[in-house]
Amino acid sequence: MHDLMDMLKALADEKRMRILYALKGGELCVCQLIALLELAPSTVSKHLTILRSARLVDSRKEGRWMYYRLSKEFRSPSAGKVLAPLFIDMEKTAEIVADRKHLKRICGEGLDALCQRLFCKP
Amino acid sequence: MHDLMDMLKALADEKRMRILYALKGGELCVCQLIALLELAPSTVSKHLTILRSARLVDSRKEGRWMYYRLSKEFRSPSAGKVLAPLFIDMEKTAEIVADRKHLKRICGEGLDALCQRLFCKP
DNA sequence: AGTACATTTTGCCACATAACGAAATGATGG
DNA sequence: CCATCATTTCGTTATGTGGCAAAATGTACT
Repeated sequence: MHDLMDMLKALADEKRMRILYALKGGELCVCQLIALLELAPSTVSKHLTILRSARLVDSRKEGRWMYYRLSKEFRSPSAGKVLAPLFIDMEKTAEIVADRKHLKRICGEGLDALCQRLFCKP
Repeated sequence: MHDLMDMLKALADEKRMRILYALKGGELCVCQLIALLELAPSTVSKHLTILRSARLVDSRKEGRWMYYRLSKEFRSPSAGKVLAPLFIDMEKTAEIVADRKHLKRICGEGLDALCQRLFCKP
């Protein structure tokens, strides 16, 4: 029950649900998620830690960047069955429609350019 | 998105998930849920209010007692699809196994006897 | 080796929430 | 109409959580 509650608590936050939905389209770098959510890097990192300890996402380090993706092997075998209908509900919402558009712009930009813009170097 | 988050926040509490699972077997009176969870009446009532405003349960008043049941028409059409795999995960957990046994005893007892026992009248 | 820099950890603050007891509510039955 | 009694609402308290800034970490590139 404890593991299940960890998953449900991880899902009970709008920012984390938006992260999961964004990752549905494939893995993303932390800085891309920072740009998407428009939150402080430390805040996004904390959300990702919560999602990872709920076994909802996996991570991979490549060079300077850290990539996150939806976990294929969720802690519970039915987590995929839980997420699928949630994603369907989210599809139509204003927030997710805006996120999809926003993410398209973010992914068009290179990671170097994105990071320079994010961390405001003159 | 707001409605969806209301549902997910309602699910992100162990006591509320135990209530939902208990209601899977059919409607129950508030005092039966109080006996099951062993919490103060006001606490259980608050949980039920949260579940109802997330449209996960419906209620019905009959005489002195208030009955709650799982809502057939959830706010989101996919809520049933979300709950089903969660219930499967819960089946095996120690908490739910104990609850099932506990609930069987509670339902064996009449409502009048249960309430007398609960509210400790000499 | 040392610098740059993306990410994480830590410390802190504001706010949400679960719990209880006490008071209010509202229906039942004398 | 009054008393009873199951349930809810209110007020309070302790704990949990999301947010940021600043410091720590660790990797890559001179």
